[in-house]
Amino acid sequence: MWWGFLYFGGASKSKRCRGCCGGVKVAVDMPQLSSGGGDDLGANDEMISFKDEGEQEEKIQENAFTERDLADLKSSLVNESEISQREAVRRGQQGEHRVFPDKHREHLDGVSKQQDGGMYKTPAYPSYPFLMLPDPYLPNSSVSPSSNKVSVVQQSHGMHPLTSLLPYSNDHFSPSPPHLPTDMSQKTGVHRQSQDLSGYYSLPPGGVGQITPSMSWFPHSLMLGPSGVHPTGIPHPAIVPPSGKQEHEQYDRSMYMKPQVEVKREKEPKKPVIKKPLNAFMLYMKEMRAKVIAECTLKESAAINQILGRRWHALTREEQAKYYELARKERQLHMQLYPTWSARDNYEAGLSGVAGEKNKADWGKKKRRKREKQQDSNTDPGSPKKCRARFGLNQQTDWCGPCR
DNA sequence: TCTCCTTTGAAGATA
DNA sequence: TATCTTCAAAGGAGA
Repeated sequence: MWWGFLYFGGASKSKRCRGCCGGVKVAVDMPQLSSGGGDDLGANDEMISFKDEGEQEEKIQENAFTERDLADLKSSLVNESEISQREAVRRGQQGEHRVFPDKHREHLDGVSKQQDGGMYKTPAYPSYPFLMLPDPYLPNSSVSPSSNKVSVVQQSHGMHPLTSLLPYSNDHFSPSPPHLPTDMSQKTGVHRQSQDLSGYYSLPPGGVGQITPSMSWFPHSLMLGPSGVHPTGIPHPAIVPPSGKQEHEQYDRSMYMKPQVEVKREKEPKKPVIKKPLNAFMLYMKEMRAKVIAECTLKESAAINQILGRRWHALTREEQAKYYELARKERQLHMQLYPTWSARDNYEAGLSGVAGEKNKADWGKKKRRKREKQQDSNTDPGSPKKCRARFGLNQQTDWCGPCR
């Protein structure tokens, strides 16, 4: 059972009171195996969440145990290697952009070896986008500069749907880049396991030393210019300009070649932003969004995401496990390629430098606004409160009306 | 043009 | 340590 090796990335620490609070987050203890199953808050949370969701309810009820099990699994199967990698990296961060200790590299090598010979020996998801030759390199496939929507639809062409999931994927590369090994341009769907993990990543200058030898098949991508753009002009999909959303369509060679209108902006040095790796649900969303849009003729992402959230919970543990595994790999790869990156970097993305002052102010405003909003909702007697977090499940009599 | 909405999960911040 | 907050994607809606 391949998923027996899965790492589920640790326990989620907060949940939303979806059923009654309209998205207000409430604290939930993720059930732990060690708890002996006594703490069912997480499971209850799920049950509550879908109580009013009609047709889904039955299925959710049926899946209650499996979801609980999954949550247990997620929280308990901690991949120590991943954690230790991060910690090792963190410990070594004092000297940024330095060559990492051999020990760390050995560790990463160990990870790769483990992947090659261990859990990835029989890959649960052979078509994981990092691990295979993307279809765009095939004659009949197109590197669609368009968004993932298209590529998701393309899944019927023999490409695994998840091939298109990752933002660091082929979307941003020209067909058959000349620097790609020839075999990569010819082997259809041949995944190269973890040794190819870096195929769609680039390394920051300081990260070059950490890349495992096995990942060196795509050496060009390991050299990033100061703006995060590969010297060849191929931008890195995980690196985006500090402002604005990541627009995959714009990841072509002219990504940073601004039109004249933006000459003024260009004067301000922009620090490239390395995006967070996608979590399991995000990967799932990327895959299923197009399907939901087609089925429901919905366009609003908020509504679509609600549907996707329900469907996510309706998935079987095995189905979810696929995405957890993908997310785990992505985190791992991200960590290897950006060892000095921290999620915190994006809390105040682009705040450094001259252009950062405005962003800093904006970020402060945004934060303040959010806080105020929350305060408003708390002071408003009619608004939903975080009753569950405040009083707990056992004291629902103390909950306010909406939460109850 | 910018922000919000809406979802889950991961990770950092805070109490 | 527990809880809270932010950010990942997406794109329409509204300010």
